[in-house]
Amino acid sequence: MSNDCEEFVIHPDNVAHAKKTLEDSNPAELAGFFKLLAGETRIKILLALSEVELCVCDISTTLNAKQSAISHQLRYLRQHRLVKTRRDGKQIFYTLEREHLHPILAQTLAHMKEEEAS
Amino acid sequence: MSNDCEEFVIHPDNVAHAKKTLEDSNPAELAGFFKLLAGETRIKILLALSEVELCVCDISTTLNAKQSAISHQLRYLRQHRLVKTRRDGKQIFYTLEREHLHPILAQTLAHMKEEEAS
DNA sequence: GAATCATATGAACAATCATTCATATGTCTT
DNA sequence: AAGACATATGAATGATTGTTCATATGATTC
Repeated sequence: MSNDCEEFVIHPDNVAHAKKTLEDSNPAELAGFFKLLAGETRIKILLALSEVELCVCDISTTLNAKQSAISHQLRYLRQHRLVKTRRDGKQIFYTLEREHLHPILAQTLAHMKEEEAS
Repeated sequence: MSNDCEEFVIHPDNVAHAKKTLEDSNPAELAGFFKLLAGETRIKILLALSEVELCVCDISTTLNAKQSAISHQLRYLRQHRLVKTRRDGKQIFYTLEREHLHPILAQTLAHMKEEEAS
C-alpha cells in the first residue's frame, strides 16, 4: 500500500548532487524567461522586430492579428525589457532592446538568420 | 470610428521585410521548444539531470514533488526527446538525451555551470 | 476644441497547462 | 502466484495565459 519513495533517499549521492545543482541555479527565473519566448505571438513579434523597427499597426498587419492582442503582448515584452519604444507623433515604434537582449534570445535570432542564409 | 490600421500598410518596406523574416523562420516550432523549458518543474528536472542519472523516485525526492506530477512531466520531456530512460529492475533511470540536446538548452545548462564555478 | 487616428488597458471568456487522486502496469521477492 | 514496490496513466480540478470587446488615453489635424 505504501507507495512512498518520497521518504527514503534511494540514491543519496546522486540526489545530493542534483539538489546542489538546483540550489546553485535559479529555476524560477529561468522558466520565467523561457515563458516569454514560449508564446507564438510573442516569438513572432520578436522575430518581426529582429531586423526592423515597426509601429504597433505594422506589427498587427505583419502577424495578421488584432491590435489589442498585439498591444497586450507588447506590454508584456516591454515590462520584461525585451523591447523598447519610441514615439513619433501618433505612432509608437518598437525595437528590440538589444543592450538587454539575453544571450539565449540573441543566439536564437542569430541562429535563425544563419538558416535563412543557407 | 474606423480604428482599422489592419487594412492599410503603414510602412510597406518594413512590413514586407518583417513578413519575410517570419516566413523564413518557424515560430510555432520555436515557441513549442521554449514551452518545454517554460515550466518550472520541467526546468528543475532538466537541471537535476544535467550531471547525474536519476530514477523517478530520486527526482521526486529532489524536487519535493509528487511522483505522479513528475511522471507526467517526464512523459512530456520523453516525448520531445529531451530525456531518455533505462530500466534497471523496478526502477527507471532518466538521463538527458545529450545527442538530441538542442543547442539552446545545452548553452543554458553550460551557462549555469559557469556561474556556479565563479 | 471637435473629430480622427494610433495605442493602451480593463474585464470577461476561452483555451492551455500542471497537479492531484485513483488506479493500472510491470518487475521483483518469497 | 501473491504481495510489495516503482513507475505510468486517465480523468477531474485548479491555475495560468491569451484573446476579444469595449472603452480610455494621448496626439494630430481642421
